[in-house]
Amino acid sequence: MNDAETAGTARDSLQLGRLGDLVGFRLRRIQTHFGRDFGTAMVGQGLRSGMMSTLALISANPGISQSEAAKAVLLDKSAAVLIVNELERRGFARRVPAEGDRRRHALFTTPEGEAFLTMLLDHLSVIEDRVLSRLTGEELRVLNRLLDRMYEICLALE
Amino acid sequence: MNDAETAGTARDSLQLGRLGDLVGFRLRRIQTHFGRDFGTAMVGQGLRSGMMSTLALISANPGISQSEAAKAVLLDKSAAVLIVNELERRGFARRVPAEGDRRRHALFTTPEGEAFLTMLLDHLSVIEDRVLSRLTGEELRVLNRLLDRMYEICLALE
DNA sequence: TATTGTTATACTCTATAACTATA
DNA sequence: TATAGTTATAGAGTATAACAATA
Repeated sequence: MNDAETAGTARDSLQLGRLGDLVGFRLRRIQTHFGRDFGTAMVGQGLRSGMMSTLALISANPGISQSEAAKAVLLDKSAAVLIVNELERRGFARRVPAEGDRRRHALFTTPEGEAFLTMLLDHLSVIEDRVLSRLTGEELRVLNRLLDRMYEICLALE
Repeated sequence: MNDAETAGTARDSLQLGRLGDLVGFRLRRIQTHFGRDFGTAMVGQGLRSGMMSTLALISANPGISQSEAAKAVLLDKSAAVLIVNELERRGFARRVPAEGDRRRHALFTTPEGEAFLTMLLDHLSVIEDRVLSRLTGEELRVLNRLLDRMYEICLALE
């Protein structure tokens, strides 16, 4: 039990209050945990945030432009420049002049990039599975379906 | 249909590839949408990120210490100092010397803080409801239950 | 006129380290 | 020795604005 009258006394349990009504808060605190685990796991890999998702997006959509990639990972196009610079510098992706539109760069992964991406995704899967393996397969399907629905609704509202 | 052979051509739909297997990615993109909506809605309110959750936590746990609050909202104690400074400067919260431990500050909201918090939470609810109202009540309950389970598992793994 | 990519830049968020006063 | 709070600071992440080349 917690005695709110005793100012500053250490308490055994915290109340979330109205914060607990917000789905956004629930999303954020889980994601913070995932992100920290990933960050500490990737120390020394020189990994920029957004680099992995951009690389994965290029891998799944060969020839995609920077602007398209930026939009898909919810970044500004100027941020995408820095990320693609880094991907190119490390030999994980290439910029190729786009056919038919000389403003565009078509983006492609390299074999090294694919190998790096596989390593990253495997690492992330292990981290996520520490949590997700405690859910049943059916719970996981329901969760993913609900999250996808929510994202589609977000897009439709724009 | 998308023709991956035509480098740099605008495409009608994007593939997520292996990125779509990650729950963390799904969480992040929804949360980014929620966060942006909130950010644009709060322009001019001078709202720091973390300020609302800290204020809500103080409201729900009167007399909580800074370190406890920081831990609950997943921030470093040094970050909490800045947030509480701002809350105090704007008259939304007070630091009170804790009874029995002169190192601690017990934190309390002011009536102005409560009013501000109510306004913020109402605003956030409206934003979330634009998305969540498309889910059934049962779906929403399932979602919240799964997210809570996941967070508890995260905590248990630490 | 609008768009792609780029640069420069500034701001926010967060963590680390060192310090103080207390315990 | 350890903890609560503080300060200073540095890094990462992101957005904005202005620009060149092209559409």
